Amino acid sequence: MSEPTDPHSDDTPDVVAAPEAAAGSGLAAEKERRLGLVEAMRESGDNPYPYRFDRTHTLADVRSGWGHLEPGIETEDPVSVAGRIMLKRDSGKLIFATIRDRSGEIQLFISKAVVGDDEFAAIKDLDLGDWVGVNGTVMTTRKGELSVKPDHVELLSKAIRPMPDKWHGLTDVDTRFRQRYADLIVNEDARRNFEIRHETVASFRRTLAKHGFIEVETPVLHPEVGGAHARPFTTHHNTLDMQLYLRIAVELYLKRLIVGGMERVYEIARTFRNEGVSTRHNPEFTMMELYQAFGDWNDVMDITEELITTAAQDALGTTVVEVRGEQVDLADAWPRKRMIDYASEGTGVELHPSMPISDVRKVAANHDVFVEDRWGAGKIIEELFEKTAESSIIRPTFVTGHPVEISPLARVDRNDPFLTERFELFVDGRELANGYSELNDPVEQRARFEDEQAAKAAGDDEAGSLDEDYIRALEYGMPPTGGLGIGIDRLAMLLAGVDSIKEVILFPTLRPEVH
RNA sequence: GCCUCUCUAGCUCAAUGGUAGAGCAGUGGACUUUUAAUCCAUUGGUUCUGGGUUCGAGCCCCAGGGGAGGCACCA
Repeated sequence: MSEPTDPHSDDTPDVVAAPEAAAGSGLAAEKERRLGLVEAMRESGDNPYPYRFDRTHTLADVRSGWGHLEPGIETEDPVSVAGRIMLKRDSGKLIFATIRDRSGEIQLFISKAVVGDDEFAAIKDLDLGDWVGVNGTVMTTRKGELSVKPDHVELLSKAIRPMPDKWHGLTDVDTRFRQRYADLIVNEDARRNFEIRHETVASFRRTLAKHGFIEVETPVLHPEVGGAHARPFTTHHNTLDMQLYLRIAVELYLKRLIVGGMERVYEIARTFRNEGVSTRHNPEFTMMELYQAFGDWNDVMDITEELITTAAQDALGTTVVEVRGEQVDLADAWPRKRMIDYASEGTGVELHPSMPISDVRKVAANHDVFVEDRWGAGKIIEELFEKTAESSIIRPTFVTGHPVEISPLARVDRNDPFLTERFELFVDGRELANGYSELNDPVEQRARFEDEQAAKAAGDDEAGSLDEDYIRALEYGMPPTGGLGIGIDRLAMLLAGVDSIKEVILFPTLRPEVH
């Protein structure tokens, strides 16, 4: 409702378009024409936006029920179907229309003799993009096309705006992401990508339930930043007058639940990181994190393989995916290899976080790896791994044994005090998952946090804060625990075979549209 | 933040610095078994925005905006 004080309400030359302005067929004229049809329906007592429709069959139901019909058969089997008009072929006293619902498409065989002159005229006025409900019988045409022959076609919702090109669809990537609704209407690939994403998440939930994991929800608004190494979004609560951060991870909350005795928990968590946008990064993304009491990193690597392989089978019907042109069977065992071994091979120098920092710096300098003064040997080795090896890991591989310095929440390797029992899963050069034997010693955890605070004081603005409540929780005793995080978006990219994270996020972060 | 590319009708795309076009969609007409239906006719433009060069700019130059890719950032 526009108020009388609305500055635009006095001069409204373009609000009520003059009939002359509706001439032609630009967008404005097209909308005007369709609105005219809406108005005409209302004047004749028909609702162009009725409240509901009784559907007896989805279009897939019709296909599975009658798909075997020979050409040229007319049944008397009644069906009520509904969908959006995607194509229309008008051939005089017959109209062929293709409608689509979520399950598929089917042709309407609309005969003037069957529906009558008045309704046939109304059907002629339907536009591509309109939603219709149809009561009719199932038949096949002479050429064998399975069709519904309507007794009655009812407009369920009038489309005022024309659909994108019926053949070429929508290719402009900007419009595809901004107007995802239009993308989904016309682009089969877009619908498929989100179906794969859905199947992946649904599969995860089934696998996790099978293993006795409980799904939980923990806060999105965090008073402290922790659980990962990233810059947060900051926000403010008015009545509490406190600064809050959108979560960068859910790790510290889920482990509190392990302390509480919940034993096996997971969360499919929208997570936020205040970082650049790229084909692999969206500021908000989804991680599945799980924690399993009495387990360690080996248990967690096993469940990682099971989750992802099962998800591929469920979403694609196969465990074989194509990565950079190579057929990769996810069901093959995934190799495990230490980060320091990758870095050593990549540089030709035997590297270990125990070696003198000056030696590691020399290797870094030889490989053009930038080094901050505050970095220790462990951090530099990680940089060397990323520089020399990361992008060449095509097949799913667990990179293991991250240095303690870069893993403040992971437990020290039982065989090497400089490394942790940690792994990251890499596929196609991308990190897909991260997990470890969880550090549960409150005294050591405090010391690790304090080291991190030192890094923060030295200028690392991605370091977390010292979470006293988390330490308090550990002081009550956390059982030995294995933890895991899987990037759902990146996994969906892998399974869908797309190169941009925006293809698997319905509404990716974009700058606001300018008009 | 930096570099490269890109932006023309609702959609998909053309247009040597010289009158902005086509297909689809739309409109009018023909057609009772079409399949992106076909056939005839036809409407539709702030060429992203603002400057500049030029007799003349969709095209060349500058600035700005959106997007994409790459780099940087990114456990």
